[in-house]
Amino acid sequence: MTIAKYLKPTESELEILQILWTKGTATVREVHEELAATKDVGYTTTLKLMQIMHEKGLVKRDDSMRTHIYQAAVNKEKTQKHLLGKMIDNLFGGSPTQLVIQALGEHKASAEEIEKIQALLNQMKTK
Amino acid sequence: MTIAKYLKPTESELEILQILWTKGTATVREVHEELAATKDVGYTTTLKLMQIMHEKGLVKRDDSMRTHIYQAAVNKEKTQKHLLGKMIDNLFGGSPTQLVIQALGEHKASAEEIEKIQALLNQMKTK
DNA sequence: GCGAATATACGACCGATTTCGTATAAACCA
DNA sequence: TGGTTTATACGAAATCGGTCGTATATTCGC
Repeated sequence: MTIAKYLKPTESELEILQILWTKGTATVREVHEELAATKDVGYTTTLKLMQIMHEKGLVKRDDSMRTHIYQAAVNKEKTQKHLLGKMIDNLFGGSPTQLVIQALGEHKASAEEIEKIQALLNQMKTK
Repeated sequence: MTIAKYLKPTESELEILQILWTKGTATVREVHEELAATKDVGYTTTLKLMQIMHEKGLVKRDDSMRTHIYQAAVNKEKTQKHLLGKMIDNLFGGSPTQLVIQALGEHKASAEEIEKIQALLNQMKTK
């Protein structure tokens, strides 16, 4: 099993990872309740998903107590980067610039955020 | 079946859509040959995929001749925008800027492309 | 004309993902 | 203490994406 596999969670796994990234640690029930707030899903489904994620190495858990405590085992930024790379390949013909242009064009950014991006671009140009 | 469904093509479907977006129209064989240049895949696999895409409404076809002529039935920019929006929500906490920063930081862009993005940013600021 | 090449149609399979029912054990509490 | 609640484990079914084999029809070239 390759590293890339760990960085390619499924949609459902990604939902759970986001919760774990935000909360730090959480029980199955906590994760489930957050999921159940926006979608109709059974408790054992969430449990099974998290067990599979554990097998895959996507999450770590402390099972020294009856109620296991989970946390993400994959890095958020690395996962973002990986999925972003895939999207660039699959949807933007391999051009990150095209993606950036679409993202900026279609979704609002504040003046402050624009400044931040411009600073980054200037930094890139000087190298 | 909802519109949103049409805008969520699978990876393989996206590969085919990209070819169709570029070529405008194409036969199964043309699409297949472009795919086969980079991956090992059988002709009937490509055919089946395109037939399924036709059922789903992702592509249109002219089947008045023996060799059918295909073209994309979904808009490129709309599809990009839709999937990008989902990724921003799901993976970047709703911040397009975060996505842009990740994309720029992790994937190389040429000086020329950087200029293009900067021009776009300047344009956004003046509004 | 006839065999080879090329086209679509269609069904089946495989692996992965997702869903959930059920079994079982532990903890809680009236 | 005994019933209810809450936890994990596990297996099985349903679905989906991707792959290909095979059947069949059409067209091409000698």
